[in-house]
Amino acid sequence: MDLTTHATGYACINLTLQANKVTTNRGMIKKTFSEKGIAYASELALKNVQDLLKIVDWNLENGFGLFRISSDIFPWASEYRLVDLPDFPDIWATLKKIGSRPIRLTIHPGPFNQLAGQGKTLDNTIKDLETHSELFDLMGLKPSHWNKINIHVGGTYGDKAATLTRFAQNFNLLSDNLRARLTVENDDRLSLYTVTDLVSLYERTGIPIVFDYFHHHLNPGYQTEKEAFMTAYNTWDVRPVFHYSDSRQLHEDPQARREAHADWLYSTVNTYGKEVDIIFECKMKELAVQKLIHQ
DNA sequence: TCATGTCAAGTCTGC
DNA sequence: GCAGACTTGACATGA
Repeated sequence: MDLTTHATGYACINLTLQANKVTTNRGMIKKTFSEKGIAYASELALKNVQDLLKIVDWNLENGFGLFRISSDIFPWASEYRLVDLPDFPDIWATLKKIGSRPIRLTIHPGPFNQLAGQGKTLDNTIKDLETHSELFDLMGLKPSHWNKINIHVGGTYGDKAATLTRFAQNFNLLSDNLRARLTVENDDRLSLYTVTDLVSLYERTGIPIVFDYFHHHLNPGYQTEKEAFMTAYNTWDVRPVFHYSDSRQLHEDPQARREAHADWLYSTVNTYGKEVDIIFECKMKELAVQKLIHQ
């Protein structure tokens, strides 16, 4: 490992603890939510949050200074306010404990968020993103890119430039705390957004760019890895969080889609002499990171 | 307990 | 035209 990389982390699931039923992904299908409602959502959310505390503490005991929280902690969060959950006092108390731990927490809302969207799509996006920001508020986390809420720009609607302009306009509809936390990530598909594409958004909004190494290799635009890394690095006002994964097609299964992540990690990460925190995205989660570091 | 079919949201890709 | 994928499989049902 490049020792200038400051903290390492992984996304959403801890396989070691999951084997003991410790998970933050309890949820339910629509039918169950319509039958059992917010009371059951609250029950699951409390369990999810309590297990998040266990995962965070496991991370600290095992040298992980960074962790991506799952977006599935609050089932059907679009349908209620967090403060209305019957177990809210217990949930909040647990969240405050989590927020007080010396670990860098981030989150990555799903692909349904289309900040450049319109109408109901945009309304739903704002609600979802604000709920993520509220989660960090409840943890007592100061609004900044240190605890990033990272999304992709989303679709292009057939016109990247016009879509980025709309994204920048809609960014102004968000709360101060959310705007202080939001970051954007480069995409893996050729039709979507490269680091260079995102620079124009940064120049208009100040939104930092999360550099995803693997996505860059699949969709480099005209920049080398080092150029794209530095371009993204220079958009940050705190130590950046970048994403790393290896190719499944290259390392594990020639038949795999080119965008598929490998289960494990195979390469060291070049951080070009800069201090960067890395989230490793791989199916084998913390086990893959431990294996990489100890090899 | 276990196998299996099913599952909110938006957009794009590949079959 | 539709399933699959996306940062992460988990839930519900019936045997």
